[in-house]
Amino acid sequence: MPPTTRRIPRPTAQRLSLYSRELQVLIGQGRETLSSRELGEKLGVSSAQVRKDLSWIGQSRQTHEAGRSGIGYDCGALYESIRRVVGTNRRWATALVGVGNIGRALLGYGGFVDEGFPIVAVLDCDERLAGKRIGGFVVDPMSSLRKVVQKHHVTIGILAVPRSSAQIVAKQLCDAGIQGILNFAPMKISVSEGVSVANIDLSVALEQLSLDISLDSKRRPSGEDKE
Amino acid sequence: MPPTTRRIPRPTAQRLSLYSRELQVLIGQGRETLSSRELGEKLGVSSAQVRKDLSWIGQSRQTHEAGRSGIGYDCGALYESIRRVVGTNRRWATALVGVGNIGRALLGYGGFVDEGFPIVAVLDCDERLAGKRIGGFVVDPMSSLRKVVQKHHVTIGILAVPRSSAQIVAKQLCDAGIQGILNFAPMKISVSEGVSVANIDLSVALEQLSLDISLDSKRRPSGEDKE
DNA sequence: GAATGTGAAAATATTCACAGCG
DNA sequence: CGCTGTGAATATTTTCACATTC
Repeated sequence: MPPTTRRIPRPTAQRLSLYSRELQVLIGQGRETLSSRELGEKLGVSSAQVRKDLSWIGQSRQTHEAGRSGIGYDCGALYESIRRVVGTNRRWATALVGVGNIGRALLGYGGFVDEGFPIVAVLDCDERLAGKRIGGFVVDPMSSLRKVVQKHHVTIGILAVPRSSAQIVAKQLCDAGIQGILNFAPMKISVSEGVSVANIDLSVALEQLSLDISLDSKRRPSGEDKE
Repeated sequence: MPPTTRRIPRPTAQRLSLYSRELQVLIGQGRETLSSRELGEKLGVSSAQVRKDLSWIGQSRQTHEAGRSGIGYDCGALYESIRRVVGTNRRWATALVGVGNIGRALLGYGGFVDEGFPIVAVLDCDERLAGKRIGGFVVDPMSSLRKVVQKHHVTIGILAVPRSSAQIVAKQLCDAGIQGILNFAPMKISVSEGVSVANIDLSVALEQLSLDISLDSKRRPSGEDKE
């Protein structure tokens, strides 16, 4: 492996999030140490995969504070190491755009705050909603986006608008200086250089199920198969 | 390539969903044919990737009904071919479990029906909600799950309950004979053999952004880089 | 003995590049 | 020509297996 180069692979990054969440739960239960085997079992990942993934954070691990042969990982130290790498040790202010069904659900959800991604402002394209109170927030008009982003140091925009306005709003978010977009609209959005996008795509997920089920039933007209 | 063997790769399957959605839009606009290059551009995928992906549905393509050299693909024929493979040419009845914030948003969303995944029943673990009317549905108690699944031929369960009850409900869904679960709970759920799971995981998506942004800013203390 | 960390091997996925069709 | 379909070449990701540490 090149000494310090290469970026963390996408699949690894996703699993790091899962590890971090699992560790949070275990730490809450008072757990002190944990082996790669056990962590992997809880998440359906091989122990080798867990260790390989964790080797990516090794660079930033000061010394051997986390993994110890024969014992496993120190939950607290590992948790902190992962958070430092993933960036969840700091706070990411988010702005929600769109107070339709999804938007409102996200406002009620609350999990965002706990995870370090507090929603600090809510906006909507419909000017008539401006000033209205929804889920504890006063809705701002899109015209004040730039101001809001600067004032609250918003780094992430949550795009919860219909497909028809998604690309326009995405552009506005980029222009306002946002650095990442969580996109709930069922389409690919184009963004400025340097802006990251993560998609939450219900139909892709549902169709994944559709395909898996179709293949499964095709593969087993009656009994079971595989190991 | 082995004549007819091997399963459709996960990444390919996901992209097939995207292609299918894009085609639906284009067909709605009256578009007749489409090249792999153009389809790819719209989705941020290389043309070679598109063609390779489509080669997976070739097996089930009767003749050369879709792609034609020099012309491109016939939108309608390709759309239908993909749907046949992904399984979206048939209807998948779903049952929603959990009428909290997410559950309610999904009920209001409506997109499910259009996509061929109608919600036909709504349940909740809280017995006090049974009989209540929410979003046009009368909430059923979990005790009637099996009956509901059989009566409406439900194949997919939508798991929109808190982490604390997710695994229990997942088991109940499996026992009731469901074939797939769309899991919104922030954890891995274990299911019976033959049951498929697709996860919608907000915190993984957010943390992806967190990591991408961290790396981006680390990589460019000021100016821009890359092509 | 139990577990990590990691090169080397295997499996998967993407890109290249070109023959061949319309 | 423009564009598909696809083997061959690359690149990426996962798994193996084992030396090493506690």
